[in-house]
Amino acid sequence: MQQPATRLNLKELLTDQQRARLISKTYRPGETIYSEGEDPKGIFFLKSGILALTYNSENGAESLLRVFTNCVFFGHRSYLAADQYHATLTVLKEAEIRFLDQELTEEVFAQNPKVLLHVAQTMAVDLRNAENRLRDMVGKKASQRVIEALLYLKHKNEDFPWTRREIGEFCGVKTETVSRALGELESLNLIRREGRSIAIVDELKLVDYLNEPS
Amino acid sequence: MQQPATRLNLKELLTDQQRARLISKTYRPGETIYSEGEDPKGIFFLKSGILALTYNSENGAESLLRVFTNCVFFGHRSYLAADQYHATLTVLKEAEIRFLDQELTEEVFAQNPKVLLHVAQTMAVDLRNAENRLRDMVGKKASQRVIEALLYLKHKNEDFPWTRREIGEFCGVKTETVSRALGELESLNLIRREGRSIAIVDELKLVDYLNEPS
DNA sequence: CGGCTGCTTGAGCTCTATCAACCCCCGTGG
DNA sequence: CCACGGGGGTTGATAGAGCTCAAGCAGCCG
Repeated sequence: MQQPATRLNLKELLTDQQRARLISKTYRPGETIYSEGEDPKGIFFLKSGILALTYNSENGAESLLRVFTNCVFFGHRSYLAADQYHATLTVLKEAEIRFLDQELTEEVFAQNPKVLLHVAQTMAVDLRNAENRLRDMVGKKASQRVIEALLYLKHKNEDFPWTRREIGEFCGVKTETVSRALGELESLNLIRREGRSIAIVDELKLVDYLNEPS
Repeated sequence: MQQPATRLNLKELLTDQQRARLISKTYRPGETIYSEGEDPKGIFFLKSGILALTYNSENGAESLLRVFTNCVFFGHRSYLAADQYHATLTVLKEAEIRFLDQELTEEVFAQNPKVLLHVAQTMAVDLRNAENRLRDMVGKKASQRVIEALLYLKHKNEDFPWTRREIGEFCGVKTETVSRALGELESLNLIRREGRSIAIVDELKLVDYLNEPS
């Protein structure tokens, strides 16, 4: 099985006629694209911007499940599982979206197997990531999970000013604990804090630290 | 999108010629089908038996990631993501397996879109489950997660004698804590312990308990 | 400048891991 | 037949990581 394509382009995946049926929309930061509990009516494609998939529990604890950046499909998980959205998708950075309604989605899945394959490959990677995080929740301590969150978020977008809150919601830790963990990592000279932003001093040492039994 | 098929049958999915190319094998409890770090060479189909996908960390902590029972594909996640297995698959109950080598897998994916679609739907459900567990790791207390583990494992196989160890490895809790949590649940009259086995007294009350903020 | 949101630090508490003892059940071998 | 051993389970005492609550600081924008 070949590597998943790193960059998607709707022009290459859809016919002109299909592309004419796309619904375009631009969302501003803070807006909600879909909410937990709603029924999927199709799938989306993100042309530009940054999105966060989060779960807000009744008691106020939030979880950051996934982040979407340039040129990926999203909303396909619930669509394929034929269940309601299990989390809420909000905009972190102004986003340009294309929506494929159910008819168009079915048509594209049926006519261009590359699309379904790509979506399946995306979920295969996301499932590995989720299960790795699951194992790390018991096996690794907070400061190690903070690093993994940092690496994931920086990988999604190097420049976005990720907050301690977002880091904590991704790795299952309170913001105060993130703050303390960052202090510890800085004292080990693995990262450097400059105002609110976090610079990685030595990525290799950082990854080493993840594998330490301590 | 229609519901994922509840029961698969290779006879309906593969041609006679393709079925002749399947590699059959029977595994006994305790045997390993594949190990973390190996490269996938194709995908598998489970005709009967019970399998556990587990991750064994260097420090001895184990995680139970997924359980497979009758008539499902497995090994497809790593195959589609084109990466190494991220966990180890072992046999809990004698299992009859069919293996599709790479050539056959590619051929089936290309010729019968239902197979890829089914595999994608399976991952869509698994991804939701993994992300729900992720949010519960922070939002819910141990006894609530024990219930979710119980419901998941009983759903996979009602009759299999799941151990406290397996329950704990699924929900990220030590066996002693599982034991104490079961005691608490019994005192609330939600479950009943009979020797080593666990009977659910009232599934509805059990599910209610999951949503309590306490 | 004021105000808001994010960040940091401290003190105390809680939940769960850890360590340890013991029981029960069952299979094995003398 | 009984002694033994091992795995699963339960229960108790203790310690520690991270949460909670609280206060104060820092960066950013009107």
